[in-house]
Amino acid sequence: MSDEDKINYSHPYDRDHRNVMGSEGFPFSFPTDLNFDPFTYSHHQLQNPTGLDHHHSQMSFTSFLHGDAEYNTLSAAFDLSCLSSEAVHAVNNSSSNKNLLEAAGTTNSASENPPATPNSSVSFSSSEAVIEEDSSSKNRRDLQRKGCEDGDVMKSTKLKVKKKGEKKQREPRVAFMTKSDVDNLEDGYRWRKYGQKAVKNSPFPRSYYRCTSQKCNVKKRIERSFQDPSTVITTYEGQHNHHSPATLRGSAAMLPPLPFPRLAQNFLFPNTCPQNHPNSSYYSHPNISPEQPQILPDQSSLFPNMVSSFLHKHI
DNA sequence: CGGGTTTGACCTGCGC
DNA sequence: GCGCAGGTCAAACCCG
Repeated sequence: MSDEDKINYSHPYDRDHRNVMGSEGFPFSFPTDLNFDPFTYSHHQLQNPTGLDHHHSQMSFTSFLHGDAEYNTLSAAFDLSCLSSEAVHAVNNSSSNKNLLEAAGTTNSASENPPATPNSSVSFSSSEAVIEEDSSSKNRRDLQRKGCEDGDVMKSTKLKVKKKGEKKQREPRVAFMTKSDVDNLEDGYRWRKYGQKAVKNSPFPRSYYRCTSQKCNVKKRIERSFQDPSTVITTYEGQHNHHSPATLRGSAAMLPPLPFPRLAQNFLFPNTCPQNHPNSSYYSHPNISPEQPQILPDQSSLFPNMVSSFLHKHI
């Protein structure tokens, strides 16, 4: 993983809430119980950190994604707020980002500059400008496929990219885990599958989806956890530039387009990751033992831009 | 027939 | 430079 692939912890809704949340500190309140174990923590407790009625755990994934129901309540309950995009960029230069992206990529090299949220299923994002690179790459590919054998053109194109030092950037990513038998959870948007790849060390393939809306570059990857097959790991990349088709006629239609699913009550919070997950840095940190608290002491300083992936309990 | 899925090939970046 | 793994493309195929 290169420095290009820096990634930041960010809240799934950072862009949507850029006006709500500043960049000052991590706003996300974890359960104060340091021994918090998402797998033993009762569902009701998770659902009711502030005494919210747990019947909402039945809310649909879609409705929750679009922020109806008690999102506001929940965000308040967990003191959720979001990052400004500026903040995201700022963090891109931090030394800890390398591993974050590795985590997002489910690669396995979290040894130095560990993610700030060891053992947490965190949301990852990176703000690399992948567009330029992608387009040039595509151009090269197009040239190739059109039978253009002009090596100079190819070379110059490549040189141009490298010469300019334009680092490949990716859209902010947010990953979250969902307990579900269904891989592709309904999130209100329409997706077109464009690829599937076998994942190393996992019997489950990873599927690649792209938003079907024109000019919307949002992508998502869906894979199932090897260690916990009931858990689906969904990674969103990019931000929708349109409203969700599913909400156009609903009350949520008035909401701004969301880049990522909103936090739902029935999402478990970070630190919910299985230990020693084969996909590694998504969840684990080598310096943190399972016995250790999975919540670092000073989140506000350690997670200035972080949010997590959430474990969604389908009941 | 249009839109989505499948799947093999290809590209890219990284580590050794 | 090479091999590996992730990511993407696009032709072929499927389905309503």
